[in-house]
Amino acid sequence: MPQNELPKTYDPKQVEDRIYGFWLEKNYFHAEPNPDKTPYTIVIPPPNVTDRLHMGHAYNNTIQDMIIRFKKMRGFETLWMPGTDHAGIATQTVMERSLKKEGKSRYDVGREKFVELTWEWKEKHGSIIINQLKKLGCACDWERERFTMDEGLSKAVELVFIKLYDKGLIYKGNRIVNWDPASATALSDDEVEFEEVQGKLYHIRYKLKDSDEFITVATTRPETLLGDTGVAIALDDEAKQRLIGKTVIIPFVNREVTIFADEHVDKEFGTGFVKATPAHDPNDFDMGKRHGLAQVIMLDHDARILPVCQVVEGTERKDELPVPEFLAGLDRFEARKKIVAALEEMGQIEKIEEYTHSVGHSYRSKVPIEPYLSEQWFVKMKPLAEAALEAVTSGKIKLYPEGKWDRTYAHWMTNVRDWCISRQLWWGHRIPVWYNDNGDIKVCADDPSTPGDRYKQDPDVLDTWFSSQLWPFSTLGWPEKNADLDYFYPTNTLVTGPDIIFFWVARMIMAGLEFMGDIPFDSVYFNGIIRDVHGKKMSKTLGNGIDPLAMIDKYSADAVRYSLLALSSEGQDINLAIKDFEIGRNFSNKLWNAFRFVAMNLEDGAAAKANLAGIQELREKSLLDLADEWILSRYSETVIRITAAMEKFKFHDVNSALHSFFWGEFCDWYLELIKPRLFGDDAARKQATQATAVFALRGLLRLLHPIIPFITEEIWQQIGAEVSESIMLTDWPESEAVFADRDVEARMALLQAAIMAVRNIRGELNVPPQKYADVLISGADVDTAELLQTNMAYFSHLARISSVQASAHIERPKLSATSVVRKLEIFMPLEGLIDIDVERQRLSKEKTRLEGQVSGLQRKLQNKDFLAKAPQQVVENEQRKLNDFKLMLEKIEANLAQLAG
RNA sequence: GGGCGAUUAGCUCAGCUGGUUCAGAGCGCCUGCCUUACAAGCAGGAAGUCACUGGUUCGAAUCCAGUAUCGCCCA
Repeated sequence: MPQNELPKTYDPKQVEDRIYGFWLEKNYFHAEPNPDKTPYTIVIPPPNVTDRLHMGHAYNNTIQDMIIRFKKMRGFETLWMPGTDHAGIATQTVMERSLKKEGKSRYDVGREKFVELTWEWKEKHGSIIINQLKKLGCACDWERERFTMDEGLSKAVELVFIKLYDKGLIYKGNRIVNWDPASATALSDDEVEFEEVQGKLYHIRYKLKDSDEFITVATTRPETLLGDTGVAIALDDEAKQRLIGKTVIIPFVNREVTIFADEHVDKEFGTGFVKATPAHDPNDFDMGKRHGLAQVIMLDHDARILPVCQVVEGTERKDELPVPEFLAGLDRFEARKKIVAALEEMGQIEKIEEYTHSVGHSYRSKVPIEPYLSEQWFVKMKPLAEAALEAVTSGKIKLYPEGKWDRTYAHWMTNVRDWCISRQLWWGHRIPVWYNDNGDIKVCADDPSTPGDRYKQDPDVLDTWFSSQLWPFSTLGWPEKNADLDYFYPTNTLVTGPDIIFFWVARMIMAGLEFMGDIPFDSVYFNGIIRDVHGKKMSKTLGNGIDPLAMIDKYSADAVRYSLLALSSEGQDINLAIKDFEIGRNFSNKLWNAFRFVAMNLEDGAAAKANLAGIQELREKSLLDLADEWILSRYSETVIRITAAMEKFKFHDVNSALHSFFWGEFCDWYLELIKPRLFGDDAARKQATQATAVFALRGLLRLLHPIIPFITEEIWQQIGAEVSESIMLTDWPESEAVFADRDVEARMALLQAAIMAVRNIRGELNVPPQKYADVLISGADVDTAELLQTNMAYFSHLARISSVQASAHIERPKLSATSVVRKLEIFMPLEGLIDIDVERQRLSKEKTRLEGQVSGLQRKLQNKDFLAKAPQQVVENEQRKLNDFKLMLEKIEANLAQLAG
């Protein structure tokens, strides 16, 4: 190995694509049913085919990749199933936009051609996000990549529709739905986002028939008065009771409607009169049902005023109520202005108040939802929800972070409403329902027409989530029975954002239980949302997003992954700045340099001993130093800690354990402690140290691999190749965690404390680095004195000390700086270097600290209740602490006194 | 209106089952260092009434209740 040629700075650009190509070429990501192994499966939350990778994807997929790589190393047959969904609205919008550039609409090209063009578009651009996931390092089984509109998955959708229909769980109904006028389609309740909007409350006078009297209704949506079919008051509104049954004239359309009382009306709200528009408001729809009101539709599919309003009778719509010409064809908001202006002119506006209220918006197009009466397909949810709720409450499926989402999930499941699944789109799974001219309906996948009996298919397509809910099993080949499905289903973990808990997670659970008879996964980890520095959600419109690919380009994929992990805590949102990626870049560079150091000091033969048996042998031969034993102990504890944290999805713990072990212990202490030996001439000890360093480094690489796969593979191939050609094929180092040794750690901790005390003196007193001092340590028993003496070399290197003399009693030399470490007193004679004032300040500060500790503990130990009720062990511990602090305080005080004198 | 979460150092956040020399990390800041792995680094340092009020307890950043502010979800 020409290690001297290793660059000082790690260059990921030379590494990441090459390594990913290597993994692909070796086919390491591919999974097959293997009876010798336990399967471990994750299905990717399929990104939308039109999507580009954003930071949320990067974070979510990093977590999945970490889990998959970790589980693979732990010996599971791991499958990470990738793919995309067809995103009905989003994709259709993209296509319509591109047609528009050619001056065409989808109606110009026709349905068949439009769908054909969309497929072409998908083939061309649909894999962009997939390739971006590769940049991130994702170990997905790309051979199995699926798309929700693949043939097999489409068969699954048809079958599910038919089964639910046959069971009576799918029905067609004429109901108020959430209409997205921008996409001209119905949406489900979950696809509506409510936003506070600064609007107005209009007080409008309606004339009473055969009277000069007016009543005043209050509404936020005056334009809907064209569809009014009644006026309601509250049941308990005594002042208005006399008006019940009276007739009111609707302005412009001059329709006569009746005043009635209904439970829904709050007499305190507005004027106490509510206009009822059953075809354009969900509450009014319900009121209308209760009071037999007519349903008048006054908007078209694009939310423009109809020239002739339609009266709904059953499933029929009759054009019979013309509206004034000046309104016909206007957009709903334009119409609002015109209507208000006209009413004002007529003197029928009493007043207009500012009014803030919550308005539903389409989560896709962001335009305000129009409640709209129309005929749609629905799924009855109650019967499916019960089992799905039970799966979580019983613990069969665990939601992580623990306890955070269970109540939300339960609330939705118990209050679930029927799911509107039909969409007035062309791109998607077409509803497998067929109609003939006699009004007969057939529900089947293929055209049931016979020469004498022609059927036409329902024009609508299904909600994209209708196919996504089948993802955990449709991707494995269902409804075909096969070995993959048997082996990999149920899957194990789902990692997703909490924003789609209802859209997707809940529905997958329902579908899994209904069609597979088993849960789709046993754990769901909800990762937090990535926000900008100010805590705002990243969005295209705000322009506050950070492009993960730009960050990968600038800092490397490993750096992006590591940084996101470092910033994350259990399911908490992350506030992210570009600068944060330096965390990962710096970490990678540190790792690279630690490797470089180990490699540069590695001699032939040493690496061959860097395995469990080899290290144990060196240990038995007493060739290991305290530092070696210590790092092995720390390594063992780290392996155990990280393994446990990974299993519990405590990724913050994983990160902090790795960081403190690698940076704080391996680099800051171990690599420094071994330098004297590495540069020394005891060949056997030198080799033992080299072997230990390589052993610990190889372990570290494996612990780090799930997080930063590229650099760990790159280094592994240079320092671990004799073990395995790829780090991906190595075992998770559980079996190596056998070196924990409390005694070793205690001895090392004492050395560290002594070294830090000396460093503190040097730093505070500004002792120049060139100046090596002698150190005297008093208060050392025989063992301690030997420990300090034996490890003199550590002092000289880490604290710049030329000699250490330690024994039970050493007279304090004149003009020395002092420090108290537990029972030890450290003297550092620094004639001519000590500034008495600075030293006095140092000691005074320590004195104050100790006095605080002592008085606190004394108070505690004088408390009779504490002595009586606290566990004996705690009392003893506090007593010991008090004694220790008192002794330290005495020494500090003595030293201070001597300085004064 | 209901539910959930947050509030700890200048900033971003850890801190489990109440007691470990418990008040921590990273960034930023101050001082000194190009010490033969790394200046993307090393050593040292300053910095917090753990939002507020009460309660439980021998003991509370930690458990409970209430208040305030912020955020998210649902109606």
